[in-house]
Amino acid sequence: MMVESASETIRSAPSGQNGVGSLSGQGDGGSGTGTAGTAPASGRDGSGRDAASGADSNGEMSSTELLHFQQQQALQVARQFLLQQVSSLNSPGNNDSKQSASAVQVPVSVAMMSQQMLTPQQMQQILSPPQLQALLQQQQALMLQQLQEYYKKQQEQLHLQLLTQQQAGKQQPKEALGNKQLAFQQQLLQMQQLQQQHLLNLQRQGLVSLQPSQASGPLQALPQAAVCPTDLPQLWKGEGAPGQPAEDSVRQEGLDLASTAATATSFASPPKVSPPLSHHPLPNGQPTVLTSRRDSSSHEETPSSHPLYGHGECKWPGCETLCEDLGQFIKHLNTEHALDDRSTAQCRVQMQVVQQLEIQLAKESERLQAMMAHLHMRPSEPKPFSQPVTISADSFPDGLVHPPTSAAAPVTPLRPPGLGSASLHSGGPARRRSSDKFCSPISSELAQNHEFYKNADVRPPFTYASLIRQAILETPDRQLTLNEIYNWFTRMFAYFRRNTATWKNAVRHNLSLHKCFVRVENVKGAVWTVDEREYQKRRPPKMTGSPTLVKNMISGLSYGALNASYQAALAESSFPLLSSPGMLNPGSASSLLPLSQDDMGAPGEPLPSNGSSSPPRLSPPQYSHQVQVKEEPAEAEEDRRPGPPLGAPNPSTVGPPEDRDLEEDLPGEDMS
DNA sequence: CCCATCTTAAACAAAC
DNA sequence: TGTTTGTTTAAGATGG
Repeated sequence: MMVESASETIRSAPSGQNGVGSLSGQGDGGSGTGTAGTAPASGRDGSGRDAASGADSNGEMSSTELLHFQQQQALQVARQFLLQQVSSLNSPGNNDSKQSASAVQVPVSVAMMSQQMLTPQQMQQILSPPQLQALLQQQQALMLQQLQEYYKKQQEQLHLQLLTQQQAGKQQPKEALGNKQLAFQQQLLQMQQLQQQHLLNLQRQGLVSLQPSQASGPLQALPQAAVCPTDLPQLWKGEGAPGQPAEDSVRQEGLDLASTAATATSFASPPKVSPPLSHHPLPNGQPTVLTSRRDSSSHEETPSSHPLYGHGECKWPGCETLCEDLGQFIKHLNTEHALDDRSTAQCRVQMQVVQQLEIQLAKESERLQAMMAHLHMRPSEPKPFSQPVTISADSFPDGLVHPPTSAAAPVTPLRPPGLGSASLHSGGPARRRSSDKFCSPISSELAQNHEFYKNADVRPPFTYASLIRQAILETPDRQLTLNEIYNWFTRMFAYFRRNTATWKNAVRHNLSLHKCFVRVENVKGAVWTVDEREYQKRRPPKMTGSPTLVKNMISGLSYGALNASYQAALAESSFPLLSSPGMLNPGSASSLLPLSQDDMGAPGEPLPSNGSSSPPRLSPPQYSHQVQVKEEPAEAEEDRRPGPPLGAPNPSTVGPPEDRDLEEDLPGEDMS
């Protein structure tokens, strides 16, 4: 089936780390780097190298440059336009522009975020929040570096162009020249400004230790452009091109989500930014990406072409004039886009676009930082809950994550190109009961990340059984009809908004299969309840070792892959994600998820009473009921339905009442 | 290698 | 009749 390549992705997940494996099982993700995959152990390194080598087709790629790829994607488009414009202004054939272009492989940022090689789900499942966090951090650092370089290059480029321009200017009307120069200078300034800004932001967050070497520039204040992110699309207008709907849509989804989080909306706008990337799994993980980009990119590789010419048409913003060949195009360029007010104005607009993108990049970076800082908790955050989650969760963060982080960091830069959006859906089966077993209490996990799961098309790391149970326990009555369960799934997890037939079947299957789910005839029909005792019964077997598991995973996976996947995940959801087990976010959904006990029962926890056998569950009063239930199998629970305790369970989660809520009315009914 | 757990698929039957 | 709800069986993946 689809698997093949997908499975490879995970490939690296060699033996042990299979937790991840689940992913592979599914076949989804494979980022495809088949080759890389092959290399087991240090897969990453290999891939990293490969990437590098691959990249260098253009020239030598240093690790930093690789990083560029990731990061710069976001800016890539904008930059490209700028370059193109500049070059076009100078003269179509201008080599400088080309050179620079090739030299600076395109970067990205937005894309990076949106892009994914590994399925987010995989990522998520594979990595524990802390791990992800670590990766993120690492990524961030890399990004910074890249950014710096990028800016630098950008500046150089501009200078160069300026010079060229001056020379050329002799032949042109002074005014025009003036405009151009002005524009360039302006651009330059903006660049610097942005750079500075960006660095400051990052530094401010403490994640980065870079020194704003060049940033020191004078400019600082400049108020930013007035262009509203949302305007971008218009500015680009035709530019956006007929892009691929599919991808876009996908991406958009993620973006939208992001927007909810905060700023992000703007992201969605730039039409082509991300789409182009990836999709081409390169064998070595090498960034074909760059090249793959559709039109615009073309020029990079083919010197013969013109940056503003692609796919037989003029790429000048807003112009889609068809040109048979380069010659015709050049003619067109010289006539239609000569140095005049209009062109200059368009150039300015383009600059603004770039600026906006950069701003956006900065914002996103900042957000990322904040997220990382938040998740990392190590710095400041006192973890609220420390104990509960403890063991398993906490343990990894430091131990596991870090190590890899540093080491891997450099190498990984690239993400396996391939998956891009596709990955999202694949979602496969990453079942990974791990979490289940992992001990992380589903409830707390959920509580912490419910927002994430709600919006990100990421498969939750819980088994169907635990999810069903969670759904049921969240209701005051502790009972739900099948349909309500379905609704809960779709409401709580974006992932379950797809492939309904599949997971619904699984839900039904689980309900029937597990003794812990008891069907109770109700007036209105039948409802499902949970027999805690039964449920707990089966938990014991779980495992233990999260730490090891994780460790394996990490070692097994190539960092690059991780990174990529992580990013992917991030991108996709572009918002808050993963939580670190260690900390519970008080605010978050805690209220929603009433129970956690069971989870707590998980292995490690040193809860008061209990051992694994007798689930430790709740210590807190609140739960008492449920837990106690054990006395009587199924029905017991029902009795207790203390209605109020958890009170409004769902509400919080979902603002909108949604269909399913109807059931609230469910009368108590009785069961047994 | 064996066993247990999970996930998917799918066939069926009964109820709506 | 078509859909939903439940049950079962089977197979494959994972992991201990």
